[in-house]
Amino acid sequence: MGRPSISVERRKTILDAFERCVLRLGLTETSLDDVAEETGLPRSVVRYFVGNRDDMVALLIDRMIERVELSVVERFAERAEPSADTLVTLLFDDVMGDLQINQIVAELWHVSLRNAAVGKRLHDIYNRLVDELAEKIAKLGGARRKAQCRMTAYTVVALALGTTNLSAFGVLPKGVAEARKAALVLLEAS
Amino acid sequence: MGRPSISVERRKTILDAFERCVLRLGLTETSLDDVAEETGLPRSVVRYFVGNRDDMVALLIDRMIERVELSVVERFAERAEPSADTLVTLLFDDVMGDLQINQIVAELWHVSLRNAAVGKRLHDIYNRLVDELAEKIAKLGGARRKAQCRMTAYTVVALALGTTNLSAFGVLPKGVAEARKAALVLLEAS
DNA sequence: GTAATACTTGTCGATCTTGACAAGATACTG
DNA sequence: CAGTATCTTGTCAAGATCGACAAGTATTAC
Repeated sequence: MGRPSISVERRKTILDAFERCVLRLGLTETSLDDVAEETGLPRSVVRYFVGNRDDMVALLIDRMIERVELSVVERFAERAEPSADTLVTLLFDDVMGDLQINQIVAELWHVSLRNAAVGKRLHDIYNRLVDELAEKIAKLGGARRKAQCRMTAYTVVALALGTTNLSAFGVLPKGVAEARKAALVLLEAS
Repeated sequence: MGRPSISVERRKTILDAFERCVLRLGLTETSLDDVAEETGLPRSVVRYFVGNRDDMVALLIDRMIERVELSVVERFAERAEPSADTLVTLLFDDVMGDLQINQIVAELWHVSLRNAAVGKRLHDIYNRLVDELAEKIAKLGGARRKAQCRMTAYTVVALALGTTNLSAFGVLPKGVAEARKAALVLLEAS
């Protein structure tokens, strides 16, 4: 056995730097040089540990998707039969509350419009989110059909997404209390 | 007077080609060469008529903003006191119904996250949309305060935006009937 | 025809970005 | 220490993109 590998930590360091660059510059606009400078390492080292640029992007996507998926699944698994109120908090605060993750997901979204592989993975996440939400909606009480729950879930996710986007963009005034109330109305009207 | 200028048509030709490239490649990913190839003209000609790349982007933005603004203002001006139902159609079909425009606006949105000038202009459009909508909501009847109308308008726009995004992304199933019903509910519950 | 304005073509160099690789340094095992 | 796997450094070449500009052509007014 030769020298002990530090590739795991190195990759983490590099991907962390990559994320910071993505937040600052955007995904397609960050070069290997940018990442290298952000880490303080020479570009050759970056290339050695994460491969070429496509490989690096793939690694970042893996990490982001894992993170988001974990967040979605865990949050929803924690509560067996949440109230409508709790569902709203779950969606607006826990899942969509992290500005940093949101921004990077937005970058991935943008990439996914012209990259089927990335698109499919993002697609899966949102479907997963809708599934989980629909399931909880079904347990809210009231006589709802499964299909109906799913449509309501779609709508509420769309509302949360639109609110988040407008908010990140700065169009929405501070706070999103109104959108939450609206989500509640939709949940109860379904 | 020397040779008659064809710069107006030329610019139109070039910007049309630019739009097609943006739809295909994304805004930050389209080069002057791409646009030139799309028009069939040499790059030098493109540069001669639209200036440098930043100038070209600025021209595109001008055109898009003008187009969207006109669409928003005109659609709303056409109807003095629309019903809630009409408002939903106005928002979902007329304003947000054009897939091509939506995609380019999405590109501008992406650019605007790191370009304050572009951001401000997009910002203005959305505020304009919210203003118009709020005004019409106030005329729906029922005792609403102005501030309340505005918040409802924000929420409905967020819903429409989220729905449009999810739809363009392919997460939403065909049609957005459910989101429209939801928008109606929100309008009437306000 | 001449001058003036507008357009067209082609080419150059600067910069950025990436991929590839050689050559060396490091740390562990036996 | 020898051997080996791992890491580090530096450099080169290829390609893309862009800005700049010189030199030429076209069309109009007078």
